[in-house]
Amino acid sequence: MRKSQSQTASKKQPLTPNKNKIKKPKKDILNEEPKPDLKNKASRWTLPRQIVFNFLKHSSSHLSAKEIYNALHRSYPGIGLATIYRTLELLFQLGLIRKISSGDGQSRYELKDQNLAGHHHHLICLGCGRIIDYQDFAEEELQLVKKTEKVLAKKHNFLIKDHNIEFFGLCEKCRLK
Amino acid sequence: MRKSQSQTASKKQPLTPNKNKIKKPKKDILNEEPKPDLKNKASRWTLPRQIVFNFLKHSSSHLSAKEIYNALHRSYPGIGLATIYRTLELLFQLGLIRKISSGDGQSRYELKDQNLAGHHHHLICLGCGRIIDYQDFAEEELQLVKKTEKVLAKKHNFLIKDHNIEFFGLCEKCRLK
DNA sequence: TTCCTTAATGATAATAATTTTCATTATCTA
DNA sequence: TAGATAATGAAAATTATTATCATTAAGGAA
Repeated sequence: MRKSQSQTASKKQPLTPNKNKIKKPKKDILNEEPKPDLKNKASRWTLPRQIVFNFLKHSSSHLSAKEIYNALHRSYPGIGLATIYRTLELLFQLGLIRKISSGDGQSRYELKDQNLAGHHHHLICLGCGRIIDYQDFAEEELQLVKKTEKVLAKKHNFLIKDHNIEFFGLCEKCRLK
Repeated sequence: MRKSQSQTASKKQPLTPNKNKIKKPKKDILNEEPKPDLKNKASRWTLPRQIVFNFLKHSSSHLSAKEIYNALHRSYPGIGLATIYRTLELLFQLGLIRKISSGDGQSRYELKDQNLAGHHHHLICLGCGRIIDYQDFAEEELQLVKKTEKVLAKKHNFLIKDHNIEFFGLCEKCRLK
């Protein structure tokens, strides 16, 4: 929730032009992969968006914006950090990724699971911030979640989109400190 | 995780002295209430700490540091924002309060429930950030949580301290936008 | 009680994640 | 292919949180 008052609306000096245009990769990534339904959150599915989305699909979980930026920067120096943030926000709005906060001051992102097989939640160490995925009791969880969702949706007139479960504690290393 | 390099270690100018000393309230709050066990996270249970803790005990949930600061500032102008943050961190370390992130860029805090009766979780609106407490299916949740905790603790050698469940969606107002 | 040691505090500066701004570029449609 | 405009990159702005440091207060000793 960072707002601005635009107190410097008067200055209109030209900015440094974009030096690093994004080079199109050999493979036509943009048209090779299926494009997600943008609903009306955006009007164009662009190369940077596809690249970020693709990266999330093929990398391990819980990445911060900065980490994604750094990882992509080698192959795509033309993609700016702001675009990473904007793309993550879009993917989040579209319900394609999940935003998690491990306790350090930054948000982390991961692809949403498409099926029960991949469905997981997190075990978070309060000492070092390590995040461990777990998948235990998924069926029982699903039962309880469905039931709860139904009640909450009706009682509070909510349209429920997702849920999250997490456990906090100390990992082996941090217990001994 | 904001670190500093202390690149200005050379300057040793005196700062403005504390103008607003904290006035002791009429009632001896500090000795009236039971003091929490500080474990070894701190060595003194002070008046500002008691005031913040007391405030959390008697106010509605999900408050940010700034909100707590503003609310207390009327009665206790001597308490600085930094102390609010430090106290919240201490209370969190002691396991007395819970830290939640509603999606806007700030952390929010609430007293931990002492008993099953007060045990609740959150329904969070992705549109406006509103947080609604719910208490449904607490017993079934407890069963599942206990079972999961046991498995996770053993499997990952974790000391589990707490858990969190949350549902995300759109509230009535935000659905219609 | 008064003194002494040192943890805690308030004010402020510093840090860093995220947003905003704006000229430029890329995408899409006609 | 041209025109309209959404998206982007770079940099500046914003803001939550943390660090710094002189001062104050808590708690024990005398």
